[in-house]
Amino acid sequence: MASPSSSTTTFCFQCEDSSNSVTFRNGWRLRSGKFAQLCHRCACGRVVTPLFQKSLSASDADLALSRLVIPKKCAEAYFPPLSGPHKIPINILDTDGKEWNFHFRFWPNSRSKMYVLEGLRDYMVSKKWQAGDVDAIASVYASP
DNA sequence: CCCTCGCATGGTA
DNA sequence: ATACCATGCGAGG
Repeated sequence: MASPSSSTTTFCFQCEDSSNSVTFRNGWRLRSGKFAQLCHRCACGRVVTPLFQKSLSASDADLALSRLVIPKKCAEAYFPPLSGPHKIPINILDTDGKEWNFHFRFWPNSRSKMYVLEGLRDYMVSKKWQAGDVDAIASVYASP
């Protein structure tokens, strides 16, 4: 998992209002055994907790695939609802507060769905993803 | 060919 | 049993 940064810009999941650059005390806080971080986008004062983290499978770490399987419960709880099996653009924050643009979709599965983030190539290279690593998605919000 | 896409399958919890 | 998800695998480009 990425190490906490002390000079990041972070947005919380609910804050859609743009570029109100309010300076909070910077830095990470430990809460419920997981890293959390103050929202820096607006004055809401919310604490952003990583939405999920997972141990990367060999497939998750495969550069040729460059996509990440999202645990279903997390996908349905925190990601935008999907009206069909089409990918939608989505922004996510990594645990350093850096923003990335991916695509979110599901695959129809036998009587269910599998959720994936696609287009992770640059991210995977940047994070040096390896199978067995644990990485976390800090926040996610739909593109405007 | 070889790669990507879109699911299907099957191991595992 | 039943659901989830890691990966297999065929079709299409």
